[in-house]
Amino acid sequence: MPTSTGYPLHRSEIYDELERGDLNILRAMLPSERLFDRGESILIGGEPHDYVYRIRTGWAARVRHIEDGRRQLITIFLPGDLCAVKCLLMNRQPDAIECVTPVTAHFIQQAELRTLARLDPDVALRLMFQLGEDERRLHNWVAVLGRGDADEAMATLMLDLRARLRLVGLANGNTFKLPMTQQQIGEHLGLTVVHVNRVLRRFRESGVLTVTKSIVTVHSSQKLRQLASPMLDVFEKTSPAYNSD
Amino acid sequence: MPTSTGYPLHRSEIYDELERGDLNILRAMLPSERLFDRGESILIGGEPHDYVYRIRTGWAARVRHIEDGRRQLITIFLPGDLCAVKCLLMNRQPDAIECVTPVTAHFIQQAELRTLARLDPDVALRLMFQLGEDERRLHNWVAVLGRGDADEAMATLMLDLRARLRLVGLANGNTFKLPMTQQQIGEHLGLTVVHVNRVLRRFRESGVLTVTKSIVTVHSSQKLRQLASPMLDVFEKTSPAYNSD
DNA sequence: CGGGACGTTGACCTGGATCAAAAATTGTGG
DNA sequence: CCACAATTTTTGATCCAGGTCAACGTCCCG
Repeated sequence: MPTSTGYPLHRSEIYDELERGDLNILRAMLPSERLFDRGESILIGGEPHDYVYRIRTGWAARVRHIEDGRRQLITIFLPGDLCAVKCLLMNRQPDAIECVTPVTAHFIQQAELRTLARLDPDVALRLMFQLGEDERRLHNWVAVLGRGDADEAMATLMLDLRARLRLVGLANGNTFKLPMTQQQIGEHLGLTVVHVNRVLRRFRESGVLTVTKSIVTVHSSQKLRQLASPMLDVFEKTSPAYNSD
Repeated sequence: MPTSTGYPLHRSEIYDELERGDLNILRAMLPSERLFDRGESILIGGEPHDYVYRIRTGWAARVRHIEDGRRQLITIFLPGDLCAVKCLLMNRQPDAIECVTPVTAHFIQQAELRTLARLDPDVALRLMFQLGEDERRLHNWVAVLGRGDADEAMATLMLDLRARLRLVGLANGNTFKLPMTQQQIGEHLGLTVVHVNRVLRRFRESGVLTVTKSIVTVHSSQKLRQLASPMLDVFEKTSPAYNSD
C-alpha cells in the first residue's frame, strides 16, 4: 500500500525533497501505532494536543461542533493522510478530529517533529506541502459550499473520494467503500439527512451511481463528472484519477 | 503600521522564531514594491506564478471563477497578509487573486524565498505558520458556509474583519472601512446581492450596524456578537480583538 | 427477538433565489 | 461645476431548493 496520497500539483523541482521528507517522517513514526474506535476522538476541540498522526487504515474527519448541536465535517481524512499538522503551530484549535470508522494511525510527538523539521529542510518542506495541499482542498470545498447546489456538492464529493482512494489503492474501477452514514454525508455537504437521501435516490434513478451497504457503485462516470463539472478545478478536470473510468 | 496580522493562537514556544522569520521575510521583500489597480489580478487562476506577496495597503481576495459565471471569494487578504504562499509548492492552482481596491504589495521571487526557507528554519516556520493560519480561517469559513444562515454569516464576517483590521491598526472603536460591494460580500458569503442587501437592512433596522459609503458603523457589538456567536470558535469567543467594544 | 441505529418516503413550510425596476452614488469628460 | 453613463444599492413580487416534521421500513447486534 502506498504511504501517502501523492503530491498533486506539486512543483516538479521539489519532488525529490518531498519524497525524502515523507520517508523521514514515516520512519520517525513507524515504531508507534495506535488504534481508535469508530466514533472516538483522536483529538478534542479546544484542547491542546501533542501528537501528529498519519492514518494507516480507516477514515477520520475534522469536525466542528456548534453549540446548538449543528455539526460540520470540515475535512475527511483517508489512509495516508497526515493529520493534526496544524497543531504543530497552534496551541489549541477549535475542531475535533473524530473517527468515522475504526482507525489505526502512526503518530509522533510534535516537539520531536518540530525538531526534525528544524534539522531537516526536506521534512519542513513535506509538512509545508501537507498544509498547502489541505488548503487546496479547503478552497475547493468553500467553493462547493458557497456556490454549489446539492447535486453538484454530492457529485463532487463522490468524485473526490474516488480519486483519493484510487491514489492509495483503495478503489479501482467503479466501486469503492464509503463508510459514512447519510447523516455524516449531510454534515459534510451542509445538507440534511433527508435531502442527502433524496439526492442519492435521484442519482440512483438517473443511473449515475448507487450506494448500498456502504458501497458506492458508479454506473456512469460520465454523468457523474458532468454533474460535478462546475465545481471541479482546472487540475481536477485533467487529472487521470478523476477522469479514468 | 504593524507588519503582520499577528500570530493568533500560536504556540508560545515558537514566538521568537516566528518573529525572526517574519522580519527576515519582510527584509528580503522590502526593496520591491508593486502597485495594482482595483480589479486587477495579482495572479491568474490556472497559470503558474513566480512570486509571493505581502500586501502593504489595500484589500485583495482569492477568487474562484466557475465556468457559468458564478464566483466565490474564498479568502479576503488585508494589509499585512502574505499571499500566494501556496504557490511555493504547487506549480499551478485554480484560483485567481484579485484586488478589491488598489493594492500596493511587496513581493519576492519564489525560488529566492524557498532558498531562504531552506537556509533559515525560522523563515520556514513562519511560512508554515502562515499556511496553518490560512487553514484555520478556512475551517471557520467552511463551518459558516456549511451550517450558518445568512444573518450568522454576515455577522461573523463583520466581526472577523473588524478584529483583523484592529490587529493591523486599521480599525478602532466601532468603525471601519469596508471597500467591498454588496455583490462581492454576497460572493464571499454564498448569497445573492439582493439578499445581502436585505440582511444589511435588517441589521440597520435592528440597531446592529450600518453600512454607508463603504464605512461600517457597529451600533451594538453585543448584538453583533450574539448573532455571530454560533459560528465563532472557542478562540474567537475569548479574543480581545473580537470582544472589546 | 427486541431495541437502537440507519435509511426511506410523504406532506408541508420557509429562507433565500430570481426577476424586474427604480433610486442613489460614483466616476468622467467637457 | 454640471450632465450623463455606469455602477451600486434598494425594494417589491413571486418562486423553488432544500428544510422540517412525522412516520415507517430495514438492518444489525446482543
